[in-house]
Amino acid sequence: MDTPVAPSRRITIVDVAQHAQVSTTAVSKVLRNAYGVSPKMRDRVRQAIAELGYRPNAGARGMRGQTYTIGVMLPNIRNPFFAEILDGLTDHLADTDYQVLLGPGCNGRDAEAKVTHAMIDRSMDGLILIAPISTRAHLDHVAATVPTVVVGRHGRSRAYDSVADDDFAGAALVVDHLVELGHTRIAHIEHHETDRDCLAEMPNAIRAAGYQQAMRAQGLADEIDIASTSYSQEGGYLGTQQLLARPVRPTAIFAGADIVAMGALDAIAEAGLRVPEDISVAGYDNTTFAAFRPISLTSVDQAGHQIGANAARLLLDRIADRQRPAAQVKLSPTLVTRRTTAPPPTS
Amino acid sequence: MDTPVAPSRRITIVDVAQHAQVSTTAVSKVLRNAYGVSPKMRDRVRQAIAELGYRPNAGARGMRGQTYTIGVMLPNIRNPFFAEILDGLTDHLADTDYQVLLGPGCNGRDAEAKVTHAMIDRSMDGLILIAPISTRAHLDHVAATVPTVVVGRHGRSRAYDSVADDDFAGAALVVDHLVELGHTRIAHIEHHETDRDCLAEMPNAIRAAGYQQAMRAQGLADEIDIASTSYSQEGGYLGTQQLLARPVRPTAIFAGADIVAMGALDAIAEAGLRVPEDISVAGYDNTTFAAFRPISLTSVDQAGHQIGANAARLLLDRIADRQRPAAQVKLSPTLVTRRTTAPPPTS
DNA sequence: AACATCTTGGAAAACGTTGCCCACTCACTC
DNA sequence: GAGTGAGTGGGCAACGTTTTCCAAGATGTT
Repeated sequence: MDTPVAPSRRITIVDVAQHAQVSTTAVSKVLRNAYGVSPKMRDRVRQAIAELGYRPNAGARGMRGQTYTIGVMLPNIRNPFFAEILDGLTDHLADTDYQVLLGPGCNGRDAEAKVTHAMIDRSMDGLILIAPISTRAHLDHVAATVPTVVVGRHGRSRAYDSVADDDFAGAALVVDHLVELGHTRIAHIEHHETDRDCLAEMPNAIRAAGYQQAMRAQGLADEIDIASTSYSQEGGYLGTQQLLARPVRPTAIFAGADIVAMGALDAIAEAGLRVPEDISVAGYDNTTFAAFRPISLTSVDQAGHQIGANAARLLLDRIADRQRPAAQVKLSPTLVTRRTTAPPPTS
Repeated sequence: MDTPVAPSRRITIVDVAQHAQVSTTAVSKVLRNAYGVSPKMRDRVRQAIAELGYRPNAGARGMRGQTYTIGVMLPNIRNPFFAEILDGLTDHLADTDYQVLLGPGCNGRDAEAKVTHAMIDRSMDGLILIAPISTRAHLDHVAATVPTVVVGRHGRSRAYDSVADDDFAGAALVVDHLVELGHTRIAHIEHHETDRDCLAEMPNAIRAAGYQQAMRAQGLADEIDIASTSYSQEGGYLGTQQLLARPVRPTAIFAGADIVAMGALDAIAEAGLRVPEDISVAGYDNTTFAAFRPISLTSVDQAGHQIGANAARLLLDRIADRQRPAAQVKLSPTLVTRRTTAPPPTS
């Protein structure tokens, strides 16, 4: 499969040209499927490439043309939902010449800026930014430099395409499900975003807004009860402690993310209550562990695979035509009901 | 923070040289902290760089020197254990000029070859391969081309450094723990590796061997019972079904990986048995979800963070000196006991 | 005072690829 | 038979760095 010993000098396009008795220009054209190559020439060059095991140097290509590299920025590699998106991405890009490279865990704006810059420095042909928390100014700047698709963040931009799930509708799915089971005291744990700049664009804010709107639509405006912590296990734990300390305890908790629900389950167990007999819990993201039998968490499933596929498609389109007007794709979530939600206690 | 509108042309080293009234050579020297630059010159160039917001083009750098990029290949982005390693890596590399880029989910040898080649094509300065399943020949070939560290795979190579956890000892930790609780009928679910080429180097094989050795050491050679499936939820489910169908049921199951334990819990629940009252279950990897309260899985913790940090250190050393003899680092796992293991039923 | 050595800075040639442009060969058309 | 246009192939100059020299001045050594 591979030559046993690595050649001391890497094969270049010049070697291929010599071996095939043609110009480097011709080889380059074949490599890029460019216009102006006869079938005979193409075959000859292809054979020389195969015989020598030639592989183009991406850095050198990038200096004049493309690097055939797409950078993906993930905020948190631990969230399996992002893996889902990534699968959609890579599946869609598998048949192309593009190679996907991931920027590692970017928590915070500085880290995001570092990674986006690093990708631009490496002449990547396109960027996919998943749930970025950077300022709009930074995103617009990035998108002005390189074709960019932003995933999981609401708000339109003229500079970049975006793909997002309808978090507003997703929140309503949870509220409606709980109401249908008979709940009225439905509380929500949100991620408290301090930055007002991009507040309105973040999924957590949309989920909280969707929760409130859905409660009002159900005639439960007075029951709206939000604990503001963070999308983390600890945030869920603390938020739930707050909610359980209310004079009138909620009978259901809608956690803004599955990991938050994990913290909620902790706090509920510590308080000596049972799920779902005493209190129902729902999450968001339908992460892998939500399906594990001991957890069996009711959760909102975002079509991660489709999100990724759409992002890839938009990015390829934009690489092909940078002037194309920006597109926004919004996908619909679905509710997966499991064993953490049930009718409220009758008492 | 950033210029609001992206400049039409990117700032190059020539711009910096002109602005600072020096040669491009001088700028290059400052960039690389190379020898032969007076403090005055350095300050002047640094200021010009800051004023213009210059960032070096990595592709161009790579053509002559380094790209300051380290590629990490992860087999499966969903396994939180790998995220742990990654954290150790990035923490250790945070203070350096190197940027980490991840190759996305590589399942299978072809995918691994594709990613490693892509990284080499991009002139990366070093590679970290996590739990690769490629042939030794391929690994040696890669390592001959670019500094490489292999993580989570046993077996020495002269071509690359390696970091691994002592899976043999980890398996013994589980067996000894279960024996201490009073178990004797301790079964194991392993990942069945068909490829004999790298069989002996893979962690799953070492764990299975460690299990057998520990059982013998405990005088339980006759109780050795292995279900050969795969390291997946389904593998755990099927393997457990096999084990539960035995004439004499095991009282404890040692799953070779946490995800396998999840499948085991499924099958056990379906069989109407309780954990840990009727049967104990232990996993391996101490993944994030193992700690979630409803799961509370006893598991073997590999010091992922330290593994990553060691890999980064070895790689930097090797980049600095490619002739250095290859090193092997072996770390010790620890057992985290939770609520899925308990004394066997007294009946 | 002559010579060797170190320090500092720059000119120019790589590195491997692509884009631009030109030249040549064939049909085909008027 | 000259002109036209499409189809092919190649020469050469980028692209943005680093590296390898070399020169000039400063400093030290006999």
